[in-house]
Amino acid sequence: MDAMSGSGTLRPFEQSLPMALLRAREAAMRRFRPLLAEHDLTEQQWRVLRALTATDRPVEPTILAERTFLLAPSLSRMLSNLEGRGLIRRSVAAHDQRRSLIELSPTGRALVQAVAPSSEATYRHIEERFGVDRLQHLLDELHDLAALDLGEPT
Amino acid sequence: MDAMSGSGTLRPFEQSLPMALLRAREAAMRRFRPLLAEHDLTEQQWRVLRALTATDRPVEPTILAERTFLLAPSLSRMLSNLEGRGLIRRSVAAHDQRRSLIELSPTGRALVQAVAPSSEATYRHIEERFGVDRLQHLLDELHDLAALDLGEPT
DNA sequence: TATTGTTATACTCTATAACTATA
DNA sequence: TATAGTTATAGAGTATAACAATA
Repeated sequence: MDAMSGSGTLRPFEQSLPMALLRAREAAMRRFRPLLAEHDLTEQQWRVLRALTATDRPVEPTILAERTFLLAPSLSRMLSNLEGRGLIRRSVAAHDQRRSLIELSPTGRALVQAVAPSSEATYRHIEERFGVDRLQHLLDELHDLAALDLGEPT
Repeated sequence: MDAMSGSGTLRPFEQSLPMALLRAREAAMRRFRPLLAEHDLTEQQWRVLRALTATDRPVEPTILAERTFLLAPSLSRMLSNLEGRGLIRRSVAAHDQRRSLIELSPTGRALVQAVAPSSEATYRHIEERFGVDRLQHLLDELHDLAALDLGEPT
């Protein structure tokens, strides 16, 4: 019973799917993080701005939390921060006073646009070295994998 | 210049590689996290134990930090914690008194083995629904992507 | 002098529970 | 009563700098 195979056939570290996903993500983000830091944005804050860019309709916090994989309390504080910095706007839904609606402000949109070229440069870099079709196929596979309902936690 | 295409051709949120990687990782981890919590382990602590399982030789903290994508100060505090719980052992390298050597204790190894079956169950679940060959190909592609030197942060 | 690892500090995010206000 | 969102609280990780011990 050695270290490599003794743990009830636990896969080798190199073959771990979560680690492979994390490693690939780190490789893709390494260049990008310093740029976010220059704009005083955390990775999570960027995800929120990025999610808001994806739609031209205001989004409710609950939906935003799902799309960005953030917990509601984390998002709530982040929205206060982003609103204080003038990057987003909040309004109250007309049909239900409990619901908020979040959207990018022009300043927020400008910030995303300022950061976007560097993001695109990284993509071009990946596409050149990895291949456009190969990257597209990888994205499709990742999408399919995530769509598998692996079941709720027991 | 609308919200979808106005940001200097920023890719749609759905096509974002870091988001796709995060989404897939969340899908794979969702089942697993509660099990870690039952054993009072964070995701990062699990990565450390998991990395130590992958080798039967003691590992220096610097190497461990690289492999687990943790910063040295974070790892340093975690190692104190894990040592206090009797899950790892530390020793000093004979040839260089500055260097530490970290390895799993028998208790730590037993803990990994206790958690492993659930990890394997998730893999079997994925393999059944996604396909063994398809999963292997995905892992290979992720490995190649991470190996691309996308350059140091500017 | 350079390197390994730890400690100090401030901030952010995670996670759960409790609370407010609407419905 | 149930739901949307916020606030409270405790803990862990991120990030940078400063430090001790060793090389």
